[in-house]
Amino acid sequence: MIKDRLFEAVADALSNLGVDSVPSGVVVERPARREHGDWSTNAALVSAKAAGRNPRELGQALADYLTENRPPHVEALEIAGPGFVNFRLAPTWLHDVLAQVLAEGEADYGRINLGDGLKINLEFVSANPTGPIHAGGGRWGAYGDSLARIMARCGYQPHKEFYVNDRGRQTRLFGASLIAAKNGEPTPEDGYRGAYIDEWAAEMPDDADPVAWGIERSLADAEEALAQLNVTFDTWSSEKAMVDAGAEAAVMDKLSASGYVYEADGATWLRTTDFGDDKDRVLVKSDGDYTYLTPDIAYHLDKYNRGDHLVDILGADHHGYAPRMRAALEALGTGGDTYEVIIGQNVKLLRGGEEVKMSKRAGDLVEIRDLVDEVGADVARFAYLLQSVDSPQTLDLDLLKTEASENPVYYVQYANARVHNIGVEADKRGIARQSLDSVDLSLLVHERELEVLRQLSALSEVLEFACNERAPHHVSNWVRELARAFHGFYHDCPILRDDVDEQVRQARFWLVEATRIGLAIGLDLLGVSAPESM
RNA sequence: GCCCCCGUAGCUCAGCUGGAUAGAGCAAGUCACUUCUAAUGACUAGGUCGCAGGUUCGAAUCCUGUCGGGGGUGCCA
Repeated sequence: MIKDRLFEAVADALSNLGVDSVPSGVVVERPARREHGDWSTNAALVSAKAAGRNPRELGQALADYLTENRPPHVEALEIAGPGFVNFRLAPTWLHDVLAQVLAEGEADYGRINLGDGLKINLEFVSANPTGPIHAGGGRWGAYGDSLARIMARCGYQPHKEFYVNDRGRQTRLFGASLIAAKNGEPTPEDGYRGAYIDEWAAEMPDDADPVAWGIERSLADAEEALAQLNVTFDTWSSEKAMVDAGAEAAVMDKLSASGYVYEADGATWLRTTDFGDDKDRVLVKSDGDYTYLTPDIAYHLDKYNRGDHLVDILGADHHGYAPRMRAALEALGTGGDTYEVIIGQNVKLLRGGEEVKMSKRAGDLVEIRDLVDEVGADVARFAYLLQSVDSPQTLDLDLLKTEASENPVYYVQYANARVHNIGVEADKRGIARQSLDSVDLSLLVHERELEVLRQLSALSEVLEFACNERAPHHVSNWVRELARAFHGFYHDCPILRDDVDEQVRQARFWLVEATRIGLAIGLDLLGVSAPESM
């Protein structure tokens, strides 16, 4: 990649100027403003102190050296601002990018090897199987699934997992609520209400075990609703199956052996405060039952059988959970850097300008299914992935629905539709496309053409950042930028018109094909479809 | 009380591992279809980056304090 070549050249220049080891903060990056060139480096600013020189003076020396020993494609160098060295490149560097996109294609372009095959276990959604998944849970579904896709393209082996809490008090309450509804009796105290309880109770056979049947019904509903959003899991892990196999006693043995377990007030505690938790946690209640924490610890140990590195994606309402699980894993001699918790902020839904309060037990919720039915899977998924999970998200249902034509996802999909229409129209007019080796890509010099290529050139950097930062929204933004560049190109650079030079037309065909590849990759990472016509 | 997240344009949000003149979409205004889909493009307007200090050659970005919003703080899960 050009960026690496430039970095090597900068490092070489620095060593020739007496800076032996390149300081860690030195980077080659794309300037925020195009006027500042194609690439720039802060090398002079960062190295100035160590070199005992003034940044601008060092920058000038750097620019002079690099002008003498010019890296490939570099046309001009200049020093600017406090001491940035800016590189201006010939368009040929972008023609190389185009050739690379076309050679590597949808399967491989932008692929990088950050992970080296490291197995990452991603757990997300994991909503209790006591009812439909609400629209808030859809955010974790879209996020976790896209993060897995991004990780896979960055050389990791992600494994997507849904933990099913199919035993315990909540499931019993849920079963009792179903049977009560079926028999026309009042909902038990702390039970579940809502239209879905009545509907499901009506479906339930007379001889069914309400708890088991209800869990099955919930899971089938969750799987189907998530699949509508294009979210799937590799493993659905049953807490009940794990506990039935004796996981609680087994993990208690390990915890006891760790030396961090003690008895107090008739209960058995884990000294999680030794690992930064703000209070110790109960493992076995004074009535002899295990708390939820004990099987959860067992489950996390089990996940290490399917991953070298664990990621839990939790809503902000569960953020207090992270320190105790981290502490428990460390007490067992694991966890540490291999246990990662991502806290996502919650989703708020607006309808008619009013916030829709969501509570599963009160039966007052907007299901994922409702959201998908109302606005469509692509709109919903793209909306979820448009912003950072660190930010609370407000989804205005009316806006997503009634202003659908203004929705960003259509902007991107429309670009893809235009791409395909060019092919369709070319066929209609009998305009043949020539093979790549007989086409001169260097004819692509229009600013609009170069801008498309610049966007394409950024994919692997965007992917690396999105993966390391666990931030799929950077991919959403990239795909919008690519679509924007393409729309601009489409507007200003005709292809099929009679007055277009045949050689230029052929080069443009390949630029369109590269755009198709870029859009396909980006939309696939987001789990959004790429329609060929709209 | 303590802990976590957020506060950037009228609205929804990027930017936050310190860098050059703080960006995008929507909404508002102007312009461009005899042309490969105008679900598009070009342009205008819109900002004390909540507030106050501090560190730095340089702060939306880091630190401290403070105000506002959300979430958490069970021998519930």
